[in-house]
Amino acid sequence: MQNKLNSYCKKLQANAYKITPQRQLILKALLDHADEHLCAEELHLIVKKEDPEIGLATVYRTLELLAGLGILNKLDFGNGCARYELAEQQSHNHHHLICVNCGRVIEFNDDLLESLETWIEKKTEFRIVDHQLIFYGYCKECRHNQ
Amino acid sequence: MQNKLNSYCKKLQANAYKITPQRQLILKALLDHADEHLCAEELHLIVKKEDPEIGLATVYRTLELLAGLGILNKLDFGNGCARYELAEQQSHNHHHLICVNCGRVIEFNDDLLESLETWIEKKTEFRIVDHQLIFYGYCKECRHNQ
DNA sequence: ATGGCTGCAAATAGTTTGCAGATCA
DNA sequence: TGATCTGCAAACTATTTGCAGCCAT
Repeated sequence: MQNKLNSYCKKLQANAYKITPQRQLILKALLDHADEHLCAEELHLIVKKEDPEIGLATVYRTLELLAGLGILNKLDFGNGCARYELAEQQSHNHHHLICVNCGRVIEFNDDLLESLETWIEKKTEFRIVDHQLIFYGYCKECRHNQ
Repeated sequence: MQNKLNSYCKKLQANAYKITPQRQLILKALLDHADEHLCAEELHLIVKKEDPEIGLATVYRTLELLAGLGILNKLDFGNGCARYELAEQQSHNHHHLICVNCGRVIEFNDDLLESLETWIEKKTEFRIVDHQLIFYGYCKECRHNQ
């Protein structure tokens, strides 16, 4: 927890960014909700509890900064807003199951895609640097409630 | 071409929707650019050449309607706008390679995902109804030009 | 003729930006 | 001290909606 926060701060300093209380609050909130895929507004609500003065624009700027440094992954689940997750916590091959009924996001890991990637790189001469795989469907709970 | 346009119109009528000149223009434009993944504004520019009076809101409403009928797939490549493709033209398992340099979108087909889907459905009791797989990277041309 | 459809303009939602002042290094 | 960072408000972009009139059926 604390050591992760520390390593993120080190990364900021290493890139000549300053460690401000706002940035620390945002990083702490991300660690506290590491399993949640928060969006900017949700994160803003959380950090405002600690510092009501903090502005939404600062949250947006910080998220963009952290994503640029590779600390965060920026995700798009098609709800019309960007969502974020801590990059280090995740393996490269983790994907998302999104319930189209309740919006719940379930994660799973898999390696099948790796062989698919090498096959594509050979076949199309396209150099893959990242991928996003999303499954839409109905989660266990929603299936039972219907 | 003409027969496809016709079958789309049939589908509209079958669902008690009216066949208006605007809707026909939009469908024709989609057929003319079947390989392009147009967004609403690009489509608007195209149809305005035929009918300068046509409004952007009509384009949005028609795209939503056609996607609802299953005539179009609504895609999200993370450029901040929704893109569309004719659904019938595509196999279920077709995916997109997006060049992060030039933005080019390349399509490819594959069936590996099917076995992945059945595995996930067993493992998580999540009922999958759709999926989206996107690879980000550098296309052949951009690799050569750099 | 009538209910759906259209164009327009205004509203909305998420995000970005300009700027004056505050603050970290 | 000085550049970076912040909060606020305004700007922006993609999309949606309300409404008065139009037009397929």
